[in-house]
Amino acid sequence: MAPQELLRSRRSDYHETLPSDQPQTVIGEAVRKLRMAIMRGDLVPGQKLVEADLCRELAISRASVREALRALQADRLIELIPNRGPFVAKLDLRGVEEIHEVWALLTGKAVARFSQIATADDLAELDLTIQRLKKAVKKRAAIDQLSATNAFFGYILDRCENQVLVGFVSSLVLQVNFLRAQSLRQAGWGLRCIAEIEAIAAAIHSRQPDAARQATERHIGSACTAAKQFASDQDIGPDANAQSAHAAANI
Amino acid sequence: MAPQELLRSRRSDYHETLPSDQPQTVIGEAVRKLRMAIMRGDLVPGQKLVEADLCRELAISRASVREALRALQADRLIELIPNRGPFVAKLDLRGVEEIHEVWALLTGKAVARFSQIATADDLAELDLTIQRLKKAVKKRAAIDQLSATNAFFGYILDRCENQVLVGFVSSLVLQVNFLRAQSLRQAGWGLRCIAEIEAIAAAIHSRQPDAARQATERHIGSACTAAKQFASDQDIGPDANAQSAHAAANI
DNA sequence: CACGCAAAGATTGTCAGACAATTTTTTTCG
DNA sequence: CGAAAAAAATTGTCTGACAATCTTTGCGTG
Repeated sequence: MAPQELLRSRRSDYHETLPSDQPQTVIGEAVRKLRMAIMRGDLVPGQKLVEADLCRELAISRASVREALRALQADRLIELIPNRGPFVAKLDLRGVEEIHEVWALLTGKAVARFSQIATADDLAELDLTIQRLKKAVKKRAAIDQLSATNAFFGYILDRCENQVLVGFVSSLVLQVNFLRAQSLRQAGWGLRCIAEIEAIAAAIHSRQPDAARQATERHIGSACTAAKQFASDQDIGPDANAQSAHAAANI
Repeated sequence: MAPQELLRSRRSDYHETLPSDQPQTVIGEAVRKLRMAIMRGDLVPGQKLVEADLCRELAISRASVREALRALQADRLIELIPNRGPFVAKLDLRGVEEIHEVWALLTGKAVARFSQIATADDLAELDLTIQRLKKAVKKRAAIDQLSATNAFFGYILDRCENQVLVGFVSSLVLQVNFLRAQSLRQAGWGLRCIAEIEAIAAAIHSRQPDAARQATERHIGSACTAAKQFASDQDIGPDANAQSAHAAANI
């Protein structure tokens, strides 16, 4: 009955996928660990969390756990239901679609703008991330692939001079990363991903903001299709306290 | 030295501007009060908050205050700086622009979609909110004007079937509401606002998604211009611990 | 008299322990 | 077996503490 033997340290952040914040406080660290656990899939969507258990796992006080949970709630990674406690957020098909829709909109905007203001250096830098992506795909390294994709869009977002945009996209990515990690393994997706991203890059290179935007929306659209396959189909009625205490395969 | 004699109850939510959540918990209530205080301007942007004071004002424990602050941080209404405590978020010109830019993008999207799927009833309903707006402007009731504007876009957002969109827009509105409240008083803005919103409505009525989107972006664009006049120009260097302990005019 | 530095005072980060209210689980009984 | 009652968990909040980290105050010196 202890479905949470996770949260190991190994802060080797091999795919610090986007979130990079305040590591100096106990709570910040707890947030980081929990985020990781969720993205990695150690914390199953829909799963109920128990504060006391988290205290033990993270070796921190309940007050700190609760603050961390509040922060996670903000990211919509967990839900805090009054008197019932925290649950790992669950995404149904609709949710996945909604997220991808907004994601596409925002990223599309960023890409369009980037294609107008990118310097030669930017373009070169961008191409490097594509090389990285190709390598990852060839090597069938799912994590690296995710990381490289994020690097590609991350680079674009960073230059686009809008922190709000960056923040929102990061938040969205955080929410679907655990699905992306799964869908990446889908046969043939790596290649398709490369093709789509190269299309985006091509449009950027030729300074066609609108084409770039459309290519981006296409890409995220197919990412959505892929992700939906892994979203909780079994989203049965009331609450369906989904378990699966298989918390084993986690160093 | 007690710049925080605020947070009176008066939950007469006359302009429950958008946030409507869990009122059943002490912390939820605290969040609500603090949000109000910020939007109302009782809590000045840049102001440093002291946990102990908030405890007294809100009559709750420090643990609860801290949880509430975490939640507020998520909305970017306050900043939590490690070891220095919470500060009321401050928006510089750039920040205001960024927010409005994303706001325009998201709302534009929502409006465009709405104009495609709106039923006759929807259109009628929408017109009602415009009537409300006109009345508020005629009456020079700034608060009601804000509220009516929010109702207009709120109606649209609600029908557009994307919770993520709604959530993001709400968050953005929350962040600039205190500026909007000020800029609304600007001479002539009421009329302009009506004109712009009617333009949007017209485009929606004639089912022209793209025109509707553009009208929306225009509207939010001028809202941005208006808001910028009240953003912290005096955004001097390091931290500029802006005070103004004028916490008086608050029932 | 400005300036720097150390002592004193505030304030934050975190923890431990308590307790009533509420939810969940178990036991008991018709 | 299913409903009602009793027992066990769990959450919401509070109080009190204490070390670590700011801030402010006060003082000595060039």
